[in-house]
Amino acid sequence: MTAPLHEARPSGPGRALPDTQQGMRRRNLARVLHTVRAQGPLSRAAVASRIGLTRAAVSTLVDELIRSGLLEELGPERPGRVGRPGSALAVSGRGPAGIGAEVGVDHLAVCAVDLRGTTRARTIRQGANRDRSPQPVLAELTELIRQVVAEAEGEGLWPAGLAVAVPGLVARDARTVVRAPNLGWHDTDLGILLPAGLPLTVDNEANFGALAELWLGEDTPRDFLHVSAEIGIGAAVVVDGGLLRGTRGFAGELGHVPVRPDGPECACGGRGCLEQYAGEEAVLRAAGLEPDEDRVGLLAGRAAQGDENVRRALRDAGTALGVALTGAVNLLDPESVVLGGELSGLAPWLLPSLRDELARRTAGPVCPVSVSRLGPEGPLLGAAHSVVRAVLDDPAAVAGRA
Amino acid sequence: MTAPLHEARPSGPGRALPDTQQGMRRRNLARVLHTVRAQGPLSRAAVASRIGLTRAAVSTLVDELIRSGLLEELGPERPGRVGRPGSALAVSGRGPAGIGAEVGVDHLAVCAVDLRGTTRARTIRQGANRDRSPQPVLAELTELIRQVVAEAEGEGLWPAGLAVAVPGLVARDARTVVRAPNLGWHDTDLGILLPAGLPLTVDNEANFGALAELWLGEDTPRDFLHVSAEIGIGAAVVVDGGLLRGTRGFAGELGHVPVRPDGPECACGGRGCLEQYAGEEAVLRAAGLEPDEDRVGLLAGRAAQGDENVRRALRDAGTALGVALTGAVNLLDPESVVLGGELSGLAPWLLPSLRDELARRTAGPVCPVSVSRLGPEGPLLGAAHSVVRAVLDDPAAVAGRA
DNA sequence: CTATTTCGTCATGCCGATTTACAAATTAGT
DNA sequence: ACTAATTTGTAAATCGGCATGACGAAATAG
Repeated sequence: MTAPLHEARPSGPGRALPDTQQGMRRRNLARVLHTVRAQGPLSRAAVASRIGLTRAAVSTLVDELIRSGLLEELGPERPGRVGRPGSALAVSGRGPAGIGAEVGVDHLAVCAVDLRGTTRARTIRQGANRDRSPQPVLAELTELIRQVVAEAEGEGLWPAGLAVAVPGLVARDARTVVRAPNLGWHDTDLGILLPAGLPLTVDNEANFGALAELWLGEDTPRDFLHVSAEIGIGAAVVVDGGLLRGTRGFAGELGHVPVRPDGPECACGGRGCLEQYAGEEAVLRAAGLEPDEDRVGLLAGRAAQGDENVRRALRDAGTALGVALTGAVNLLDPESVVLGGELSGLAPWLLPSLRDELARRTAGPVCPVSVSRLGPEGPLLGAAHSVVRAVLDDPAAVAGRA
Repeated sequence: MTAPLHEARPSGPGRALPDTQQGMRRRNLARVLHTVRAQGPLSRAAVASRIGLTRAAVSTLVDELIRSGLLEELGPERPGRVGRPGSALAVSGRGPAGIGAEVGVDHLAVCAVDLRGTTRARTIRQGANRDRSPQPVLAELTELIRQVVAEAEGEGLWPAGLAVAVPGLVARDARTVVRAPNLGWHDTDLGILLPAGLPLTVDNEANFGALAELWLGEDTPRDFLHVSAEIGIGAAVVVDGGLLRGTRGFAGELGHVPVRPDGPECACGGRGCLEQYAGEEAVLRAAGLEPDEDRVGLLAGRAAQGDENVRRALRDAGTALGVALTGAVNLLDPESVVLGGELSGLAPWLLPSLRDELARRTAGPVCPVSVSRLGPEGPLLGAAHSVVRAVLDDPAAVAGRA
């Protein structure tokens, strides 16, 4: 006999769909598809018992999903128990594909992921994009996209959407790059420079990295903090399986959390921001190195060779990260903190001091800090999977488009 | 042609209800009730056009809500336009009531709020509860609750639930007080010490204060940060109209965000936590005052008299709050920050330095900081209204209990 | 006084899930 | 082997809930 808690609860699968009978049907289609995808091959009866509908209802839902090419019938299950064996269902490997693309500072990458989560096609092209204007870069990217789409179509897939990860701030319209300092882009509408005909989503690299961790990491909780560093230091806040974006879409600016209120001045106007201690430029300066092309690789290499200046610089950066994360953890009480993106390569030298600092400042159980297995692959995979998730969340929306 | 964003989106009205026809009905009952409550007296036709159902459907929903005693027919509207005038509907003033209770350090309070949001009964009893054991305090509270319930029943209301605000950490079961340092309570299950027969929710004072601000404040956004100070400094994070609670339910511990990493030691194990600069004890010490009973009143009084020591202490506290809030704002990008609870009395002396610090450290538009109109009333009202909200969110659940 | 507009309600139909029944395919038991 | 029991998938009937269309009621406009 307990009244409900009023709490932030993002709707996972099944977003805001109208509360009518059609909406109900669409949500139930999504529930069936999600269940089959997540829990391996299942019979109709197994799905029914899991989502709380009757076998008859699930039967019609499954029929519709099969007709749409989203589910496949694998044939009769090998009978182990009494009773008639069920007919195994699995998500189709020849249905819609999510196309993910990444515009990096010195590479372009595109991949195609099917409903099962398998990467079915991919291309990477190295080459510095810093300070190239958007048009030629996006023309090159468009060409790569065409290649990957063609390859995917050769395997019987059809593209359901395109998601592009960029290293910069993206407006809430999910098309316009407001500011990407590493590329020198600002206020660029990617919608008019990329192949039309595909639903387009553009988002920050760090956000897609966090989503990849959420969807593909093993044992990743539904509430965590994902930290990644490009030139700036970004944190994505994941609450109950969804990204917290903030009113202006600028949530997660960990780089400008004050670490030492009287520290050196920062471009943001503040003093002693985390970026002054753990940003790439600051770490390179502290280590006595020149910025060059592959900055992270350089640091990791020197640290591995035992360069004490570099190691000290990274230790100090870890400590500063620890201070900033103490604040974030106290505020958000996440289940864990994950270091992703380029940071994962530096983790061996950052983690000890970071964990020390966090533990010292925490009463009670310490929030665990781990390193993403995905590494620099995260954003690209997150982008492609975001398209796949959109299909899983509302199968009826794409059913007609095969 | 834009794919959906993956974002944290808590479900406001209409919690997780099964995706069946009954669930749909229950959500639509809630939508009708919410609409009538929020938009004043409305005809059936007006409700129908607002929520996108037909007049016929709304008619049956309204009938059910009237039979349950949640809506009332006020009679024909005064005709101003052409056409037959509608029959005005309003939420009932003789239906269910939310009972809110507050256990303060030196007072107990109980109130009853009806569906319209009007406070229909209230009692306050002064008296120090610090270091009294839970049993006698809760026995006293139970007596006050009986009084208020009796008074409410005299006005034709019936109690739909009880929500209790306590100054301390509450477990996620919403019954057990884990730790309330100001009261000296720990691991106390309020469920067995309060009147049975009423659905019970226990929560932190600061959380209820934030919900009150969300529901009762004028122009309060759906994404904001609510800061309140008792002995500790708590912040409630409101995301899209719901509380962010954290995995362990400990989110919002603003008091232990590091402000100066090398500052004085704190009980939490860290150094230079915000509490060391802006906590009540710290401010009293900095002002050269002795802790006594009405600590906030003392500070406010001295500051109003022009005591320069007190004013300086409060200015410095505001600056420290500004540093900590800069971090929080960078991380969460809220639409605004609201100072509530006891802090509102000290706002005149805290705000200038707080705003200065926040503005100095922010590039671009500064997050606005305001003061709650509700003041120390917030938690009690929030508690009572949380029960009312639960009824509005699922009228069918209480329909049978009249 | 009539035409028009809007409101509330009723009869009907459609859609979607449940209920009930049944054939099919397997295991368990004699 | 043969029967009983169990489980699966589907078809037919039923129920719950909203939409549609038509109607009387109550107001304004001319």
